[in-house]
Amino acid sequence: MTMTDVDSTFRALADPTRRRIIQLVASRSLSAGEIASHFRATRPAISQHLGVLRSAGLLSEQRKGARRLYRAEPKALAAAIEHLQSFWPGRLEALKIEAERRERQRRDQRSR
Amino acid sequence: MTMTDVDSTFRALADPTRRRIIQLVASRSLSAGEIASHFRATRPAISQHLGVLRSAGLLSEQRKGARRLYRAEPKALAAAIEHLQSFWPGRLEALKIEAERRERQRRDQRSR
DNA sequence: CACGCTTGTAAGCTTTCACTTACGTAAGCG
DNA sequence: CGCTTACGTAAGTGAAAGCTTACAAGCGTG
Repeated sequence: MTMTDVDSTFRALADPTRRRIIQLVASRSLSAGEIASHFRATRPAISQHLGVLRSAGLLSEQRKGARRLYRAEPKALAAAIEHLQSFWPGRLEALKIEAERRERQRRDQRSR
Repeated sequence: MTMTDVDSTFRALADPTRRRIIQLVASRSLSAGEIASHFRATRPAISQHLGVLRSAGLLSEQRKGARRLYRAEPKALAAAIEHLQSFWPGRLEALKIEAERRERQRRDQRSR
């Protein structure tokens, strides 16, 4: 069975630890050790997660001396999002907009 | 270990067969047997997939006599999308809009 | 160059996943 | 009421995932 990009992406996103890793390095790049320090799991375990995320294109790696800095790659995630949105052409957009409207409404009501 | 909604949703989306099932019943509801006929796997296998999708909230079930009609539940998927988008506040939206712009540009160029 | 960091990789183990066959159950029909 | 149709569920199996400990490799510094 072949292994498409979409497939590896969704498989990578299936693990909660990996999703948290993406969040960690979304706005700033961190070294493997710094990332690992945020979790209970051992460092090798995190290193394997980093490998999965990287080969799925969700993380970019930049070597800086002895360490490797990881940073999230938004394009891969955007691709996954678009893939999900393509399931219902148009309808999901509408749902999201409505949800935002409700959110705004609730917020306004609270701050009144 | 607890099992959050987000977790079950992403785990359900990890399987390619399940993603295809969602696409199948996105715009129309189908019976379990009709869904199964689209796949090589045996009917019980598909039935199990339907169970996973349903307990993740991605599918709704409506009993119609002896059969059960399944239909995709956009709200659950929209929640997953929003969760992904929350990783990079704002930035993913920008990426998507730019991708659409490029797409439009490419299409216009082709039809010239 | 030897030693200390920082990190990935190998090997092995346990759990989970997706699948199959066999069976149970409920609804329609003659 | 038997019988077929349309399903889900149980039990078992092979593969894959995720974790751990042990080890190897690269870089920087004294």
